[in-house]
Amino acid sequence: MKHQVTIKDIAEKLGVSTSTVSRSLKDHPDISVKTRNAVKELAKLLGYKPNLIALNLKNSSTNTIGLLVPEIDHHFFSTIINGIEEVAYQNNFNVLIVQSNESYLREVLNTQALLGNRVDGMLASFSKETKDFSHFQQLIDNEIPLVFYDRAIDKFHADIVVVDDYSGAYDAVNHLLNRGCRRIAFYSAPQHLLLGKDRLQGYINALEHHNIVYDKNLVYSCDTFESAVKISTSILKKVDRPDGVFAVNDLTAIGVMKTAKLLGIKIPEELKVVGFENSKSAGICEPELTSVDQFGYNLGKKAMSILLSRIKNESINYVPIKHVIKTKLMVRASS
Amino acid sequence: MKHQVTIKDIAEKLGVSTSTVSRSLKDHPDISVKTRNAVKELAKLLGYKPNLIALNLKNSSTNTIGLLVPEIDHHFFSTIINGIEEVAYQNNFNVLIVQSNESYLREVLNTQALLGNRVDGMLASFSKETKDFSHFQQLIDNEIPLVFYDRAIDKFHADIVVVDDYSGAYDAVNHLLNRGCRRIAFYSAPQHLLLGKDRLQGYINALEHHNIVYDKNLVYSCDTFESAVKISTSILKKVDRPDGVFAVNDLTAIGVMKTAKLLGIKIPEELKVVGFENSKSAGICEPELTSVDQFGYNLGKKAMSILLSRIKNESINYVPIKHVIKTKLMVRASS
DNA sequence: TACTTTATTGCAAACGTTTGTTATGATAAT
DNA sequence: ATTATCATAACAAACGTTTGCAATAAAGTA
Repeated sequence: MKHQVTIKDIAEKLGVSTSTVSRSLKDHPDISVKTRNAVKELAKLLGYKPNLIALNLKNSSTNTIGLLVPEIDHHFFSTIINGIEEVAYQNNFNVLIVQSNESYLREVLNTQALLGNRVDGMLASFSKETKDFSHFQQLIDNEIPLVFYDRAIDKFHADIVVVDDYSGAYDAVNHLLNRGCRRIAFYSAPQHLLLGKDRLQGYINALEHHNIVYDKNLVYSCDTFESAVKISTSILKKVDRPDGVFAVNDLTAIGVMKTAKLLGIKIPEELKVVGFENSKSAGICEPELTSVDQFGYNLGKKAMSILLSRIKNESINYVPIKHVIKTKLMVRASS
Repeated sequence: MKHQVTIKDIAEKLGVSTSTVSRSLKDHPDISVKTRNAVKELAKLLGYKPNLIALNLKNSSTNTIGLLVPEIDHHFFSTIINGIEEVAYQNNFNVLIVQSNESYLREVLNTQALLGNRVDGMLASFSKETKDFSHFQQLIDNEIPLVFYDRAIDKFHADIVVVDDYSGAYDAVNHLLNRGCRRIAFYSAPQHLLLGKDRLQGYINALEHHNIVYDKNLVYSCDTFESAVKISTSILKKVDRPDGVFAVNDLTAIGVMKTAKLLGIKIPEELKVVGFENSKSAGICEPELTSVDQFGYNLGKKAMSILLSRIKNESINYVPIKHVIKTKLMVRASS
């Protein structure tokens, strides 16, 4: 890499001091118009670009936020990222994206890296593996604003933006019940996530509301396409097989449908299926999948807005807020 | 944000100089074991984290590469990102991801931002809108290594890593011809991309190889699900409708299939369809879609490896290389 | 003429590190 | 006793900026 043009280079070439150059570039009135123009002209000619690293160091603020995402290659998260970037972009903030790839170790390392890079704030959604959260405590200790999105725990002094998992699940199950289902299986996420608990509660409450006893044998821990395909064959072969499935995400739901079709089970006549995410796949699979839209883009925007306000306000002792993004059930052919 | 612990803080508390602290932390033998231990202990206690910003400034190297991606929310690109991050991670490099969202303006702005952040190198895939490439010239001028991936032009002193679009297209069309198709429509990408030209050429050559005259009325400029749905109805209603479709990406192919099914056209009996990408959707749609796998993960890894070698070698006058990633046709039910 | 303003610019410190050079004692060698 | 050697640690400059303050010279005022 070549030496990049600096203020000093310009100063030397023009026989003035660096301060004069700096002020000229910002049109400071103390500097004569003649000098100002000369400086600006040469700067342009040489292709001068201010060194943001130096600026960051000086200002001890980087205008950068760190974004921890479990998996970028996941439609829900990438729409969230888009929402985040939209707001960041409008406010001249950079976004440093790091991935955990659902690995705890990688998450910790990446969080350290963000700390080292002195991000002004952080948006985080932790990995499925994460049980220990002390790497986030370091941010809190340094009073670096932290907002958890989607996957959250509430024992931190941090804001939270989550999908309304409870209502989303309730609506989905309620819908299945209204369509006549009586034995609804729930393919669920790990229970240590707030998300997992809330959706289960929505599932249970919807059942209760229809006077159906909750049968925990109908709840499976299964949240990927592959595992859904794997476990569904035996589930769907039972005599008392479910007549409805509510899955924690679309791909899982599609895995169920795939297996059902292989077994000759008609959807939606004999089995109704609802997913969660309203991904592109929901509109592509056959039959098209009824799914809960999580509005990831809005979630991202909201999370970034909250983070920004925290960064700007600097009010140390704020009380953390929890913002819930409303969901919407998109009914399609699968139910 | 609170003041972060610095070397100076440690130095003052211990009544030593900053250089002593710095050396202690790196176990420099010039410093007595006693002092070293005292420093390391206090550093740990206070939660000292080296300020990478300051380090970057000092070293005028950031161990960060800039990654320009058209749309993160696109399976192909996110697998590429994963490949890139894998290699970056192994080499202790940070990745600063920016999106153009297919907007030229945003691309330029984001490239400037990367320059300002003094990335050590850049991986770029430009937007569909981009016709003018002078923002990349700035990198070249500063001798900052640049590697184009997937979308590329060759008029720059930059390495290129692309999918073997020609062979991919050739294989796909050849496959359709072998299955008996005689009128194959090509739903194609904009022609100013290398990718667009190469795939068209593959299409043409495969036809020639089977002694079928190239009919340019069978080539449509169409590369999204929505537009595919829109234009396909009229295309498929023609008397001399195509008996095969080769689409530039999976979603477009799926749009065609959707329309065909609505019109009661049987796939693959009456219409065979092949996509390009081998995305998740290809395995989800019905019938499952035959598609060209682009091995995005490998592409990302390769691109990052090349970039790294450029960054490390510092050989200014290298001759740019073009690396082509082999594709593979994944045959499924749609053909 | 002598003093005050005003316009213009330079100086130096600071942000947090690293690192070559120098300084301070103490110990060892002559 | 004098000098050389060594271990230890401090000093200072550098990376590229910004900015309060000081300096200079020209112009205005009494």
